[in-house]
Order: sequence, then C-alpha cells, then structure tokens
Amino acid sequence: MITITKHSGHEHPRPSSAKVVDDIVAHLSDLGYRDTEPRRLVISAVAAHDRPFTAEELCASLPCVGRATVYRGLRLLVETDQVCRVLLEDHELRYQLSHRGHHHHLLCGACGASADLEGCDAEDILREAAAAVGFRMSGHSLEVYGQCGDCPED
Amino acid sequence: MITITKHSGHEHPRPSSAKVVDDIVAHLSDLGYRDTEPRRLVISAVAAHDRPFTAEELCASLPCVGRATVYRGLRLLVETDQVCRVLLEDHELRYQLSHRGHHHHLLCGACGASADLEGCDAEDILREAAAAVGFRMSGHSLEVYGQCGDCPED
DNA sequence: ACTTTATTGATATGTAGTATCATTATCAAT
DNA sequence: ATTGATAATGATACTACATATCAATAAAGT
Repeated sequence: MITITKHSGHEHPRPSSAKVVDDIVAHLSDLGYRDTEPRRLVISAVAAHDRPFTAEELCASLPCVGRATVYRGLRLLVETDQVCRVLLEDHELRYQLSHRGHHHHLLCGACGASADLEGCDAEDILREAAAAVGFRMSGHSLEVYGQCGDCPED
Repeated sequence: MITITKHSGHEHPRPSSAKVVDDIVAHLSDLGYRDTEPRRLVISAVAAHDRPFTAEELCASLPCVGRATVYRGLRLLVETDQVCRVLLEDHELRYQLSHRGHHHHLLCGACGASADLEGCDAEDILREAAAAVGFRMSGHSLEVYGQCGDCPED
C-alpha cells in the first residue's frame, strides 16, 4: 500500500515550532552537538517554512545569522536526517524538514508544495530487477513531478 | 517486464563513434543547428566516454575547444535528448550519451559504470497513487545506486 | 569559575556554469 | 562561386552558490 501524507498547507495543525526546535536540539545534543543561539535560529527558520526552500531563502530569512553558519547548520541537519533534500524538475536543490523514514516527494510545479509518498513499493521491485543482472542495489532516489490538487488545472 | 541493458564496458561492440557523431549532427541539422567543427568535437568526445562524465571532464578532454562552447554543446545535447543527466548519490551531476526513450540508471558507486533500466513499471504505479490524492503527475526522476556485478563485493 | 574545544562570523577562496561581445564560420540564396 | 544574414565561437568577465580560513567567542563538563 502506498499512502500519501500532506505536509504543506494548514489543513492539519502542525506541532508548534518551538516543540520541533526543542526536539531537534535535543537530538543534536545527544549526538554531541552544542545548543547555540544561532543554531536554534536556523532550526526555527527551517521549521517555519511549510514548503521546500533554497539555502539562499534560508539565509535571507536569517539576516542576523552569518551565511556560513546558516549553511553549516543546514548541512548538519541534512547529515543528521532532520532535513531532506528535494530536487526539483529543473534541478534546483531545495530543502525541507524531514518527516522521518524512507519516503519520496510529490512536488507541485505550480505552487511549490510538497507531499510525502510513504511506503515505497518501488524499493523491492527495483532491488529484484537489479539483482537479476548482478547489481547489488544499496539505495535509490525518486522525485515525482506534477501539479497538486489545490492548483487549478493548466 | 523490466529489462536491463548494459552500455558500459566492451562486452558488446558499440556503433562506431563516427556513425554516432554523424547521426547526432544530422539530427541537430534537422532542428536547424549548424554543423560545426567544435560542435562535432564535443559530440565526439561525449561519445568517446563509456560511462557518466562531468562537464569539467569533458572540458579537460577538449583542450582545443573553448569552455563556453563545450558547455553550450553539452547543454544543446541535453536539450535535444541526445545526452541525459545522471545524478550520483552524492549529488554530483554527470552526463551520458542517451540511449533514447524513458529509462533510469543503475549506477555503480565502485567503478562508476552505468546500466540502463528500461520499461519502467513505476510510472503507472506512481501515477495512480498520485492521482488518488488529486496530484496530476507529469513526470518523475529515478536513480538506482549500488554496485555492479563486475565489481568485487565490499 | 575554569578550561577545553565546538561554534561563530567576516572574509577569502573555490567551483560550476552563464553572459558579453567582437570575430569567424556556416549555409541558403543568388 | 559569391554573397549576406546570422548562428556559432572563444576569450574573458561575471554570477551564484557553497566551502575554507582563522581569530574571537561561547557552551558545557569539571
């Protein structure tokens, strides 16, 4: 079964941003990373975005935090799986707060919203097909492009 | 049915590079693009690579052609579907002579070889799942990572 | 409070690709 | 074959995006 979860828009209340920030800071703390003000600001700004954003947009939303720090914070969040990368059809790289586990994105080219596609059947199908020619699959990347239901057709 | 075609390595004889170049030049000519020496050199260099290459590698292999011309030629080939983009696991962007039609890549992280995965069932499965939430899918991107059969395990 | 060291931020540097523009080459029309 | 409109080239400047450097600062355990 393939289930789809919407994360953008405000149909469903999202957990308070403060809670999200605290959770991530706690997780980073467990990994030995310090709890700093600039880092909290970065995480807070990441959580404030409700759809995929670029690194530059993140910098712009954090005029009080140094560019290098924003980039470092973002990278740390990606490395610790708190934020996932989203590759648009035109190859623009964007980021989004990760909603845990293996999943893919349904990306709307009209409004920029993203919905998660969980429970990926493709994994097994692909692994089998690959194994048939002796290819040992370790992972895959998949992005789905189109238009979401909220955007007018054409 | 999912079929897999190997394109790298030399198990199967490839069409002569000259033929490939002529075919592509002819195709570009049909589209109104001129037949020039630098452009032929670029196409020839592209055809000479038997596995995904970077734009910089292509430049390096063409010391007699200007950087801008190499990049322009590569872009033209991508736009006309003669060359496809290959996205590595670490997000490095590479290119490869396209073997026509919709397909995906099995990318070996050890030797860098690429095999094509044709006949993509995922397309239909994904379109259905997307349509179920009102998402009108227009396309998707998929790359498969792992190790090919020619590379020693671990 | 002290000490270690991760973190910060201003800046320099690097990297990948594009824009500019004067010159050259292509190709269709004569 | 010559011509002429214009596509293409290439040297260079430039842009965008991201990382490296490093002295100053701040976090967290003792």
